[in-house]
Amino acid sequence: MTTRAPRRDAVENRAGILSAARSALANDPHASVDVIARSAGLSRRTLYGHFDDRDALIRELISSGAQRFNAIAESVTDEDSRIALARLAALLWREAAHVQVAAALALDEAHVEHTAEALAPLRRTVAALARRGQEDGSFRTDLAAPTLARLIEEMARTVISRTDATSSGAANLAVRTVLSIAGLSWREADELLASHPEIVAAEASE
Amino acid sequence: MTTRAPRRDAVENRAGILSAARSALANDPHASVDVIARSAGLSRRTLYGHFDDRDALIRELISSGAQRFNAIAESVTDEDSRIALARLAALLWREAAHVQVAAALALDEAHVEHTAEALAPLRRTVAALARRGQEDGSFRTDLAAPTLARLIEEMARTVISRTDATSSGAANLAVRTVLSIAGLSWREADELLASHPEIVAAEASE
DNA sequence: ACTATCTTGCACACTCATGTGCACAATAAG
DNA sequence: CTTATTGTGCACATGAGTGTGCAAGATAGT
Repeated sequence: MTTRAPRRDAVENRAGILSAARSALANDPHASVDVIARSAGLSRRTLYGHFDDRDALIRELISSGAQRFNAIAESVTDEDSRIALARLAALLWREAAHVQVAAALALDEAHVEHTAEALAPLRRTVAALARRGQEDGSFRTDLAAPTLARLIEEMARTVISRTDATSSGAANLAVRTVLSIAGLSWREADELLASHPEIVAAEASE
Repeated sequence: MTTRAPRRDAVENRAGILSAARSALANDPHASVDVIARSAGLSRRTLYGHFDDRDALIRELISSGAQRFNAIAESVTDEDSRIALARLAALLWREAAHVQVAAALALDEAHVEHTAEALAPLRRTVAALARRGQEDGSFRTDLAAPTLARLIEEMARTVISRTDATSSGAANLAVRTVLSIAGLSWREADELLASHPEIVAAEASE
């Protein structure tokens, strides 16, 4: 009856499955349970020992990812809404591995609901940011604030999921794209990033 | 041996299937043959009388769509590259029904190859336009021309496939988004469209 | 060493989708 | 009206994926 502590390799394997699922599902949201398990170096049967369901696995992936994003969203407190937007994009980019799954799964009809719910805080932040940016004259006002917020979300999702995350200028591309959508000209975005070099920190990796 | 002319209802049904497939696949690229056939008012078995394969159906959809897009691409001859880009986006938008399938299928691993091949002329046009726009100082130069071209493609695809095509301001949104990505500030885009009202012709429909 | 905890392979039942064969009913063209 | 053409329902084979039961083997913790 004295329940022994869970074995170490078990929790490692569980984490391995989540990691494998992350890569596999980012490429193909319909990746089979077998593919995921194999790419984690385990058998399909074992995966079912760790997760009740294919769905349970995916839900955990979404939830843990969303938690990170929402934390990031709260951490951005810049006065200047343009800076805030740029920083938000840059920070999210660093979580690329997690974001890519979320971005891919967000389109999957089966999980839109859960994803939307989990990402609600982040979405609220973006919406508030869009409104504030319009009020202080930083962002475009030819579109209604909710429309602009949604556009920013969609474009960010696209650039993140359709870009090779390992390429050097990728983070830069993401930030500049979002600023463009917000209404800035490319020169304005360029100046902004030049005067705040910490946002797109030079990443040593080639 | 005297082969009779094909019956009229047969060709109508064939067209009906293509049309139904267009709507169904735009929403869900994995829509089953049965769903497509039923939504065309026919039985699954009948569909297989018109198309050898699920693949054959999809390939025909892509090919016929691509033909339209490529024709549009050739029809845009404006001197001003900003105008050319805006007009291209607006014209493509009118083909929304066809574009949405292509946009959705373009992501499907099984058909990327064929889609890319079929849309090569359109892609060439965009690439040339990006280069020209950079040379005459209209478009951003903080990104390499091929990168910019790809970004324009991806963003156009996103805004097209993730927007309710029936909403009134949709075409406007598509055009403005593309111009923003090209590097224009929202005010520049606004002025540009104001001075060329024919591009986003007022669509009477509410 | 002992043992509870994992992992594995295999068989099985189930679902969903594809593609085909065939007989029969409907119908447009002549 | 006659008939070739087309549509339909059903059965069937196939394949891929999911989820479970079970017995046997491997292994980390104590």
